[in-house]
Amino acid sequence: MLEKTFIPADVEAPLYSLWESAGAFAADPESGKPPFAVMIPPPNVTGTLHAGHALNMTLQDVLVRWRRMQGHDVLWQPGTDHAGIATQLVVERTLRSEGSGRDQIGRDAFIERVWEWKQQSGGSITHQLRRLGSSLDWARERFTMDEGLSQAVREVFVTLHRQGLIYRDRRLVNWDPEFGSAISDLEVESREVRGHLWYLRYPVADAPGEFITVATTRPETMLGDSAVAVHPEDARYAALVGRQVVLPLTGRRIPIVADDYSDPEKGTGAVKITPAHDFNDFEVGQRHGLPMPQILDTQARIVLDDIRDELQPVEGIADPAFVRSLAGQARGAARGAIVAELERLGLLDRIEAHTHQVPHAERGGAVVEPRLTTQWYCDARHLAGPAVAAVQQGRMQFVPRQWENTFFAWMRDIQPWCISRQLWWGHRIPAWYGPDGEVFVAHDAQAAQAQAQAHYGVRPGEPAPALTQDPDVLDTWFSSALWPFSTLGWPERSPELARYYPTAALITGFDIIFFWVARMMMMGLHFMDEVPFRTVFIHGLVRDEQGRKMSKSLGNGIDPLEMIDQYGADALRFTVCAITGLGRDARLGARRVEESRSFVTKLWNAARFCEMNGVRPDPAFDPRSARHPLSRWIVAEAQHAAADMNAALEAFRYDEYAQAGYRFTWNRFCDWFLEFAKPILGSAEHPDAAEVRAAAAHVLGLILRLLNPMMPFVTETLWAGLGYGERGGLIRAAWPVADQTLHDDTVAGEVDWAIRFITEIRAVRAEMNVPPARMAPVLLRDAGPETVARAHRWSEAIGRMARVSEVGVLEGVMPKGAAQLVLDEATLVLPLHGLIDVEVERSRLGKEDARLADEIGKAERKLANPDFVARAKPEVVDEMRARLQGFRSDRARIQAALGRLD
RNA sequence: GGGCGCGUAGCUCAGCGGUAGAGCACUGCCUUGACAUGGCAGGGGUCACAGGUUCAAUCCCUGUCGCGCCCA
Repeated sequence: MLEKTFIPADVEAPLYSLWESAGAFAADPESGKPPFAVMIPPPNVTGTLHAGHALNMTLQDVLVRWRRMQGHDVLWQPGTDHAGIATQLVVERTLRSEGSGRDQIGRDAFIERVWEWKQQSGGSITHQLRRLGSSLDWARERFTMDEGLSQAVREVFVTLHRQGLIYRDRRLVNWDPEFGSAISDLEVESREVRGHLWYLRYPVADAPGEFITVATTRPETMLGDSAVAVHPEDARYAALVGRQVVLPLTGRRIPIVADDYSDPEKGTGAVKITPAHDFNDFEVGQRHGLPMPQILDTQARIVLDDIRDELQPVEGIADPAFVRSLAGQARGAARGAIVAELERLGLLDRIEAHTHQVPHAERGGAVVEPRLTTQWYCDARHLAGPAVAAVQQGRMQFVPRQWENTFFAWMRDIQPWCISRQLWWGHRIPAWYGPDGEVFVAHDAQAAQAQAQAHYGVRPGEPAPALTQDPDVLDTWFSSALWPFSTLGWPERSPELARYYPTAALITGFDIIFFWVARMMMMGLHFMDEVPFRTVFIHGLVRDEQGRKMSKSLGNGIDPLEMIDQYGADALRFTVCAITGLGRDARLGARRVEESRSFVTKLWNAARFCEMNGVRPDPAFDPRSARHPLSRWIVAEAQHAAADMNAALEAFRYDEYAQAGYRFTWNRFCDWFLEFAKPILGSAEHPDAAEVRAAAAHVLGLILRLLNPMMPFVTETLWAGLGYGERGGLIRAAWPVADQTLHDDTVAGEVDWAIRFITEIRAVRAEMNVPPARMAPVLLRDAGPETVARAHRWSEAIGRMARVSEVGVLEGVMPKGAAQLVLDEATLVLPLHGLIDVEVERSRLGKEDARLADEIGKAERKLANPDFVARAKPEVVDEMRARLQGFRSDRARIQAALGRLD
């Protein structure tokens, strides 16, 4: 017997273990089934499950469970990524709390500590994914720092280097002074900051009393200025181009150059150029061959190495002692000191309030400092070409399609990808340097050594050249980019690789189209010669109930685990599906999840009702040979639902899938079928009882299977509880294939008629305020023989569900004080003398009459339009004629009913 | 500045050439033996605005206004 209430917490964990231990999640490359692979977007190993994961993972799980039931050999690849910066920070924090630090313990010990941390507390998210019900193939779990995946990383690095697609370059990079590392331009976000515009007077060299005023948002960088730029067509400064200014404080002479970059409209039209600390200035510097002195160190403190030798005392303009005093100061403090000194010297023209965009590190939030450094770069432009072509040719498809524009736009304008990071945790760059700085890129130290010996012409017996490995590691996304094939064993030509690559689908959020999707496309096409996935489904962001982004600072985040504890995983999963339409963000709130729980409860209670009424799965039941109209009807309705739900999933319309399941279960199966069937199901000797019970069981079984991908726990529990199959076996059951031939117009028409009959009578009674306890007869007037026959066939249901004492045919005179309603050709008369107010009834019928008159008018006007009749599709014209006729006859009956009122 | 998306019932959203829908909320009635986490019924919409195309526009096109996101 099923419990009175479904308690998710009691079944979820045991069921999950059962599935897992039975191998239900395991891919089976040996099976003859068609493969269907989905790669998890690997969560950070430091991460914990948030609402975004809940959405993303649920959508994947629904997809793979559905495909699995359809008979595919599903591989849903689990794993985590090593999250370089995030993980390093976690461990560094621990070290700090121990009064230690990474520099104290050294690199090797530090890495060991990270692995220890990973062993103990890393990857807790994988356990949280289990709580959600995610049917990942855990035996194949991978980590981006695994030996196999690391080998893939080295292989890719070495190969791309050999092909000239990975190289070292000295250029400006986004530098995070807090982490002391380069970061990707994708990891930088502009934030609007209310700052100032400082107007600095630079004295023109050899022209006492003459100045050029430059406006800057960053006065402290002036120590590194190597020019002043003005627009070539700016008449104000034409005479100054080619001359020099004496850079205040340093006394250095720098040129005034003409460059389009300078905007005559902005500030004074003259800008200072600091090539080593600004991306635009860097380009100006390159164009004019300017020196690029660096004046900020890795922690954004003033450093004088590049300018110390050029410091020149100039009376009233430059004092080297002052500049030397700045060494080691943080950029903020240096700014204050420099501005004060310039003011003292009378070189500060004015200060204006100014709002501008300042680059910040997405992670950590530090103000990003552009720095001139040597880093490793990947030639993304070269790799982007095939990726763009693949999407253009439809070999990979975005759903919704419009995301391909985002993809193309970024790919068209792609910049060299800085792949080195000044961290310890990550894939160490497989490059070694000889004593003279010569670079040897190889799979390992030995191979590098061999290269070095060949290069230096070392003969056997001679001492080997001392090599030092590059201290840097690779961007975490570098290894993530290989995920679709590195997890399958590449560079080994494993059977898995052959079978599951390219994968079927990738499900992810738009925020990582650049970070991840694009890079997987590039690497996949380059190394596998084929796209990594056929379809990329892009879902929206999870927002709170008010549509705000969920954030820690707002504290408006929904904790999925809390939702699961409170309402069950099925309720959360149903909610996620219901709110996932195409191309829209999803609003998630506890209220929504609570509502979904009602649906779980409804299903549970319906199943329990079935069980109590002897509904048992009957393998002998053949829906084709069902005879009773109720059986035939619900079986056919179930086929429509199955078709709709399947089509919705094919189109990634999770919302439609959820809605169709909800509608069929609640508004068809429960509200009508079970209600109609109650007396039959409750009876031991009813002649159709066996068949209707079997039909009920058949349809309930379909419901369980159709809902299983979305609500696996409750459906599995019912599946076993009601005897459909063994515990935990629903996950392997066959997905229902809709059989539209089971539809029967006659049966559908008849049940539809009964539903309308009952609904109409209910509505009139409610409107007339007839107490439910008061039963009343219904008399048919002008009814055709088939209607009379139907009324008799359905009299029991009509009586019970519409509070009708008896259904008869009106003979003789019209009863006084009766309510009337029109249903097809018949008029239903409800003699409720004394219970209804004739005037209320008159007004009710009058309103109906007016409504019909309105509809008739509209239809007549359309049909009177010769253009409509001539140009509209014939079936539309026919339909309009039929509607008009229907309205007219309904109205005639309503008017007749009005005439009978007194 | 460029691109994408969105303005439909009080709220959240579906629909997208021919009858405007759902869930929730709201109102009234109902403790009927599956379910009050329930049942029955009801009210509520110039489909942002203005033009255009069409026999016909919430739907297609153009523009305007408002909102959001991405890129610069």
